[in-house]
Amino acid sequence: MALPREYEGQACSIAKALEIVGERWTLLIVRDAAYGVRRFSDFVTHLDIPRRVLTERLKFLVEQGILEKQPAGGREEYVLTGKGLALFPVIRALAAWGDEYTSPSGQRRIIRHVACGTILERTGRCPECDVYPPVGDLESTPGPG
Amino acid sequence: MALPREYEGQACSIAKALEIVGERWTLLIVRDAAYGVRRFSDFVTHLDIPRRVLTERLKFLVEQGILEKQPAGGREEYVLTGKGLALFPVIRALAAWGDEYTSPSGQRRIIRHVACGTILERTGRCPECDVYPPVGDLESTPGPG
DNA sequence: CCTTTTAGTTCCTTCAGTGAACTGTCTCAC
DNA sequence: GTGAGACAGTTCACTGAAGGAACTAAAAGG
Repeated sequence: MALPREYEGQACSIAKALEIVGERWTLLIVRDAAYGVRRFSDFVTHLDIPRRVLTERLKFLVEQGILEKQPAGGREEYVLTGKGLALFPVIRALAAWGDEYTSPSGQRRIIRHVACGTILERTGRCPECDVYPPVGDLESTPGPG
Repeated sequence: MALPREYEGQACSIAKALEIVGERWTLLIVRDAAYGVRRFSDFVTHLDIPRRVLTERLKFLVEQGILEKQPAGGREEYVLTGKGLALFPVIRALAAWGDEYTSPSGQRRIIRHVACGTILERTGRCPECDVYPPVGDLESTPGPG
């Protein structure tokens, strides 16, 4: 990348979003963070990502306000901010598409609305409550795929 | 990439989806295709993408069944398949996030449901008709951002 | 203290992206 | 027909990012 991370630089929110989360590994780091991974070494083992790349990505995500470094019992941990949590619909849309078109046996993970226990639609809506629950109200379990 | 396009290779639909559409430029090509761009040279000028990379991506997307090469008045054109159109929620989610967090002045593009003229929610729902209209029923105009 | 874990660095190699120039093919006016 | 452009790629030399393994510094824990 001669112009790192820049696609067109101008008036497109999709391009702008991709400049920030479009790099290799980035969305997988956010996904792991959304599922509770917080420490450097855990990201390394879960993702099997080169440590050098992880260092870069974490640094960048912190700079962008998607992750936050929080002191946690001595060592620091990486925690998603609101801006980071707001990426969950993107991840859910990718998962839905991946389920639909790359998995031979249906959804790989089932996401429930904790409040009512109902399985969400692929769009993220809870058909029982007719709302789009925030990430904190969701529970994810392995599906048939 | 020693193992090209492979993240973990296993049981994660997000990783699987990203193996296919997670590479640089790919989602922007799909976005352009969704907005009607069909010819090689048009992608080049719209995206300012290196021709070599565009060739690779188009070839890969056709292999994956996301784009289709269609003869159109002599020359061939690249058209989204159903699998490709199904990526629109991903693009919409990215755009929504980009609008929210990278644009100083609100939504950059406004998407309407052609049938009723109503502006869609950021989730893609038409509040008037209470449906998630397919891409073909949408109309996109520049917003304030 | 001394050992182990954790969080990064450093180094080297390989591969992918970039940009410009080049080639072959199709189209259309004349 | 045929010559001028447009169009769709290909080729090439260069740069920068990713990958993998070994190394280092600091903190945790006994």
